[in-house]
Amino acid sequence: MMLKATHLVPRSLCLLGAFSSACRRVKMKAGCSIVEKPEGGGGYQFPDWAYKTESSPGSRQIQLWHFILELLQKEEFRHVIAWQQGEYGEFVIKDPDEVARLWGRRKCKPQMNYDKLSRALRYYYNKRILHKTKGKRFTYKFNFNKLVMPNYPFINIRSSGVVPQSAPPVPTASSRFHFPPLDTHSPTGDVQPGRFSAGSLAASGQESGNGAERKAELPELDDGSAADWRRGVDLLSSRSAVGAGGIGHQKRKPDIMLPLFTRPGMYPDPHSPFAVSPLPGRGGVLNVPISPALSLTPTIFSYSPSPGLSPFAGSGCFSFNPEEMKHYLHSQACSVFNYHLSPRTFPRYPGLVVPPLQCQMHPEESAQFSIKLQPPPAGRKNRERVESSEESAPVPAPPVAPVPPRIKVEPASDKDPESLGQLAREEERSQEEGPVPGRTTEEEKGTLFARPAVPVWPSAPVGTPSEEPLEVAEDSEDRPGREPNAPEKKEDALMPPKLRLKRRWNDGPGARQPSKNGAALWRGPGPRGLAAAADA
DNA sequence: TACGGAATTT
DNA sequence: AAATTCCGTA
Repeated sequence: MMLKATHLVPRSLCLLGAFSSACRRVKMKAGCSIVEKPEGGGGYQFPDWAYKTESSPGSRQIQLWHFILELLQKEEFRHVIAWQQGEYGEFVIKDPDEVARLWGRRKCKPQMNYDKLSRALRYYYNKRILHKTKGKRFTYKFNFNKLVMPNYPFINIRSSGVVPQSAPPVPTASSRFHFPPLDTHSPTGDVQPGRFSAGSLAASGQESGNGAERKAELPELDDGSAADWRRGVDLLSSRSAVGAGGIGHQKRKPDIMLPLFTRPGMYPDPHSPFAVSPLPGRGGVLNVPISPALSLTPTIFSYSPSPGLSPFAGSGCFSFNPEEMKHYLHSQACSVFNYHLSPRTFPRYPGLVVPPLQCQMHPEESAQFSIKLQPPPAGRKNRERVESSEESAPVPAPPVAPVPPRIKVEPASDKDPESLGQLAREEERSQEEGPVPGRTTEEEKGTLFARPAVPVWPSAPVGTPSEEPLEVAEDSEDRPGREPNAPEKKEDALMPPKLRLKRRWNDGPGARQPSKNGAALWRGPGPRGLAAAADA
């Protein structure tokens, strides 16, 4: 039917009746979902999961990234926040105060401001949901590229939009991921092997089968991001109801396939992560299931926290043929570098070695990118210091935290005063986007976050002749990858350092205190809390 | 402008 | 868990 509602707001939002006034633009739908209709032809739609706010395990309310996506999808907020042209998944907050205001309204936090909102966004860095585009004010980027690219190699994103290339009906292995619902809880550990059910794979048909070899490499996803993903998937499924199981419980919904976004009116913006297939009928091919949150890269092949579960344990469930795996890993590697992810994200695959394929990123390139490892406990202090030399600190891992070498790359140039000034000139009611025509940028950008290099899949089935992955720059060539120093010794880190640390600290209540870094020491515990309390 | 620690709140 | 609130530092 139609949905008239233009904005949907999660009902949760306005649940608080008292605040409802504050939350005005709400309209609710029964279920809560939202969807906006294309207004004026200009509306964009996102997959339902993007709107689903409720049911987030950890937080019952809408999450900021959901909200951001929501705004991004509405043309009426184009002057406030919009997809950055030229960069897939990148968006610019044109009016920080306004965005903050909107967010505050949504959360019924009148005191919200950009400073706070941005803090929340920064928390997403570690979750790999977002990263900051350096050098560009108020510009952030969702990480779905990782997801999309590596997982959907056959998809090419061209300036004109995402085009399902040859859209093989059965995508490659990557597309076979199903993100089974991990249990919502189990913060750590536990990954069920069943995650990638064979059944689903079957759906993909094709080669899945056989493989004697399939090493199921499924790493465990235990990362926070995984959770996000999972959540997204769950949401989707629940919404679509198709799902097999009941809605209520996603617990066992093994078969969630990647969602196909075939809804009409998908976001036309090429830069939108939700680009859709132009082809109505087969739109499904492209579906990038993205949960922006997804840090899939890391997630998929992430460390395995649960010792007990070997990545390969579930061989039965997930099938990858070695080659695919190889490619996959490789692309993961690319993503890691491109996104400054820690190599930790690579699982150790006993038999698998990630060959230095022709990934664009070559050593030199790698040098260029900063591998962002979690900073040592000392916190910011340390971080600065390292930069002097990019060095990869060969620091032997200390017992606790492997002190990963942190390579810092300076933003080559920043540019971009940005369009702030222009924001007003928006225009566009023309829906399809297009405002800001030429923001170019791309190439030049320092590339700190260069476009994600698209992993090269040598044998990629897809034919994609035409395109070039946007990202790839080719680069030079070659120095065989020598990963400088880091083979991986510290790969052992089972979890991101930061998280690890966090845990440690959190472990003991008392622990968190001082000790960590000097700065922290000074901070008295008291005042602030009291104040806050009082305030509240 | 950004980052991120710490304490609190939801 | 996911913010929110403060705030020092860069």
